[in-house]
Amino acid sequence: MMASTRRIGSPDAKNRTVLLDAAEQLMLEEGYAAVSSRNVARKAGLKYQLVYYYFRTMDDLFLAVFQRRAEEGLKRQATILAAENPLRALWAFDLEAASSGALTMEFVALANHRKVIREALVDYSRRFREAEIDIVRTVLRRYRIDPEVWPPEVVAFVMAGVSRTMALEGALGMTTAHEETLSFVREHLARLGDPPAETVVDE
Amino acid sequence: MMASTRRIGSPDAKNRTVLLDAAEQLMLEEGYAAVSSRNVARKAGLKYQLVYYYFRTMDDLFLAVFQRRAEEGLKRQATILAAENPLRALWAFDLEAASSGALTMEFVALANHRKVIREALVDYSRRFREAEIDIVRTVLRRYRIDPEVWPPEVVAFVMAGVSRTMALEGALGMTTAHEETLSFVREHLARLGDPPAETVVDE
DNA sequence: GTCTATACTTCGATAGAC
DNA sequence: GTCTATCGAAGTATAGAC
Repeated sequence: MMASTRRIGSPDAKNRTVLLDAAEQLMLEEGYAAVSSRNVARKAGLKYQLVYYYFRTMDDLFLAVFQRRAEEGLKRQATILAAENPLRALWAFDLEAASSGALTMEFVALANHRKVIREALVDYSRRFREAEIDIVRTVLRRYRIDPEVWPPEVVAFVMAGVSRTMALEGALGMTTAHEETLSFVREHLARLGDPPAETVVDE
Repeated sequence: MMASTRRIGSPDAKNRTVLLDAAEQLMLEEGYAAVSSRNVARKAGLKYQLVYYYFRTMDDLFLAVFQRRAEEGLKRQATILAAENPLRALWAFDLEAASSGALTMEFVALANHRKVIREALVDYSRRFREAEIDIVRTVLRRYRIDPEVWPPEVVAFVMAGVSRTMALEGALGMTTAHEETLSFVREHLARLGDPPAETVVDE
């Protein structure tokens, strides 16, 4: 497949960002199916042909929206270990990240039938999960918790699953058992308290 | 808004079921956006106008697909308490139900911008969760586990969140930390063993 | 970088004959 | 219950002038 010879707009152009913002907002408000070149452009106050000028195809537009968010997420995740109470920070981050995950859900649905999106999503999810496991591993070590009893992979997975499900349901207005689960986590995090003064810095 | 006077096909008609099946399969394979009257009919080997004859609108078609699955799910869920080891049965059921949850994800995405779908989804989710909590409550009682320590709401929510997330990710080909989490659950369920002979039948 | 013009496809929905 | 015929709206994408 030969690369198209069509012209393409600069990645730094202001209107490119305006289109990205419009696409993301539209996706959040009305779902991915509403993200057409015409709708995006209307929301951005631009002509719809500009979408093709800056992104060439709709797939590329979706991909660009995704990548922007993904990069930001990984970057923020990387700062967590520096927090005073990293376990609580991680939980808070998961909850928050998951709720911008109404957007993630749209990408999941998109991924079901757009190959390029699926690949990007899986790649990102893997990296995100791996990093999360590393964080949990480090934190559990600080708390002197036996990793044989509480494998970091399991803890990280459960945290991700619980927070994501909560955000997903919450966005729809379904909150049964949410309050109880939130209290439970809050209470148990409190019981753990702050980690004992840094004892393991061997890496 | 006056009800349309258009004719509508019988709920028992064979072709109605054929269309429902086609719609469901299409949704699973290519996402909800691929579910157009023309695509559905093509898959069913029928003319696309029949979709409108049997369902009047695409919303009604989506709703019918959803309701059919929902009813079946609730019915199967209701049989769980009768299992030999209900906790394990519940976990197995959750895992399995969640993996037809690639479909659920499509409905979630749909729900984002179709009001009638959202209402149906939320209603169903609530009933499903309530029933699941009841099951967990009964089972924990049999195991003589203190509900103050392990609130049934929390246990039910975490089970749902973990199983659903696993199915969702698995469907996309993302499996990081899945094996570890599955073993963990399996092992801990085994450690609990079979519930002590029925001691609480007071309801 | 933005515009007009254009080509082609697919969509949801309806009317009315058979 | 199924068909043909038809509507208008909206979609992706491209070519080429300004």
